[in-house]
Amino acid sequence: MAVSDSPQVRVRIAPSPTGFAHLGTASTTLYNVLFARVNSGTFTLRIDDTDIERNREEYERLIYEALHWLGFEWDEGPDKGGPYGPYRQSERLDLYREAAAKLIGESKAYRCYCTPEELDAERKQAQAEHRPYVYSRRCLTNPPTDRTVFTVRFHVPGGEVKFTDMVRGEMTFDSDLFGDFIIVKSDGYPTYNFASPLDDAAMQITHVIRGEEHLPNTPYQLLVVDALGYARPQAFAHMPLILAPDGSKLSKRKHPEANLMLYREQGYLPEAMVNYLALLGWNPGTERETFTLDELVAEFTFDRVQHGGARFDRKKLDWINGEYIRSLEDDDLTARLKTFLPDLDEATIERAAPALKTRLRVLGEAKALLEYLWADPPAPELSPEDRQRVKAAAVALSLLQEWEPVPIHDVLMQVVESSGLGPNATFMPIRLAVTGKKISPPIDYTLALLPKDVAMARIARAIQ
RNA sequence: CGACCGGUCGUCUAGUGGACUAGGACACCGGCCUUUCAAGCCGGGAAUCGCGGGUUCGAAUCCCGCCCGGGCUACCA
Repeated sequence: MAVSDSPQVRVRIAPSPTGFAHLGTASTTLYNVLFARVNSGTFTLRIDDTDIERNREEYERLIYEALHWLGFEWDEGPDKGGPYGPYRQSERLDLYREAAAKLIGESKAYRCYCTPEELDAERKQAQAEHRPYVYSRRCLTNPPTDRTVFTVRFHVPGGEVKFTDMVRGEMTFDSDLFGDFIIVKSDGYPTYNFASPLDDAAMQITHVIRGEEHLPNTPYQLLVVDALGYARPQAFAHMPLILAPDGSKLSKRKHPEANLMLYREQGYLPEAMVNYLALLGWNPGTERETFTLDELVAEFTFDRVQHGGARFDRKKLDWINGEYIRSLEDDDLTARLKTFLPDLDEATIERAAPALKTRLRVLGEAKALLEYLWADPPAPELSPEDRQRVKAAAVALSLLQEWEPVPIHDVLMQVVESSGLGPNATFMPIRLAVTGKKISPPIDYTLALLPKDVAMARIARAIQ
C-alpha cells in the first residue's frame, strides 16, 4: 500500500521505558517498518519517557535489544540521532512548556489547582449519580488564589473531531463529551496526549501507526494539534490488540508472557516471531502462512487488518517456529543452537543437527535431547532378557571400526535380526543405558554422538 | 456511567446478497510410516455465523433493537 501523494512518509514508534520490552511493541514496530519500507519512508524511534515514576534507563536498553533481536532497525532515534532530535521526551520539555504557555496565553488552556483528592471526589460523585464524568471546570471559572501547585488543562472547544484511520475508515468523535483534560502534570511533565501529538507534528510524522488502545486518544490529540495550529498527520492506523488467553489486553503486570525476551530465551527464531506476529490480526487473503519480512513488505495492506483483538496462541507460534527450524541449513541451526548448548562443541552440535531438526519446536528443547552427552545418566534397571540383547549388541558394537551412524545402524540391525524380535526390543534398553531416557534421537545417532569409549562404558555398566 | 471498537469451529482466520452441504491453519482425535520421540502422509470430529426482529425470491454478508466482550474514560503511556 504505497501512498504516492506528497511528502516523504515518516512513521514512528514511541514506546515508554516502563518495564520489559512488550510483544505489542514488537507488533507495532513490525507494521511501522512494513509501511515505511514499502513507501521508502523513514522509521523513527522515540522514547516517551514522561512518567518519571516508572521510567528507568535500563528499560530503554531492553527495548533496543528486543527490537534488534527481531531484526528491526530505525533511521532516527535517541541512540543514533537525526534531524528532528532529541528523540527522548524527557529532553524536549522546553517544547512542551512553550506550547503550554502559548495555549494558556490564548485562553485555550488554563491552570487547574484542584488536588487529586478533590478530583477524585468529583469522579466518585459522578459515578454515584450514574452520569459520565467530566471535569467541573471549577478552575476555569473560579480559580482559587491561595494555591501554588497546579496542572494545566486543555480547554476543549467542543464539536466533532474527524480523522482517517487506514484500518477502520473515517472516524468521528463528539468532543462535547470529553471534558477538559490535563496536558501538563503538577511535576511539570506533559501528559501523553499532549507530548505525543506535539512531537508527531514537530517530527513531521505523516502516518501514526499504533495499538488500538490509542483510538479513543486520537481526537484528544487532534484537538491539541489544531489548537496549536500545527499540521495533523495524514492518517492513522489503529492496529488490533494482542490479547491474553482470557481475552483481555496483554499487560506487563498480569501477563509475563508479554515479555519479548522470554521468547528469545526459549529459543524462538526472530523471523518466526515476526511471521507469527504479522498473522495475528492480519491475513493475506490466501491460504499462505509463512512469510519473510521482504514478502510481508510486498503483501501487507491495512485494509486486510482485523478490527478486533486477537488472542496470542503459543501453540501456533510453536508450529511456525518448528517450520522455520526445519527449514534451516545444518550450519545455520548449529550457529543458533550454540548459546542453548554451552556444554557442547560446535562440531558435535552440527553432527546432531539433522536429528534435532524435526524434533524441536523451540531451540531450548535441544538441551533435554542432548543432555546425556555431558551429564552421566544413572544406570538403568534392565530385565534379564533386555540385558541379553544389550550384551549381544555390545559385542557387535565393540568390534566396529568406524563409529558413525550408518555402520552403527548396520551392525545393530544384524543383532536385531538374530534376536528374532522387533528393533525396539534391542534399541530401547540401549537407549536407556546410554541416555537414561526413553526419548532420544534415533539410536544410531544417539550412540555416534558420544565418544565410543563413553558409550561402551555406559552399556557395559548396564549389563554388569 | 458514557461516546468508541469488536462478536464465523477451542484459537487465528476466509467470507462484502446466490459458487456456503460455511473454506484454510494451529490445536485435538484416529490411521499409515516407524527404532523411542518427532517429522511426514492420510482421514476425522469440531462454527445453531452472539440473540431477536426486519429487507429480499434468497443474508454470515444489508437495516433496527438487544446481549456479550474489549479498549478508553488517570496529574500511565
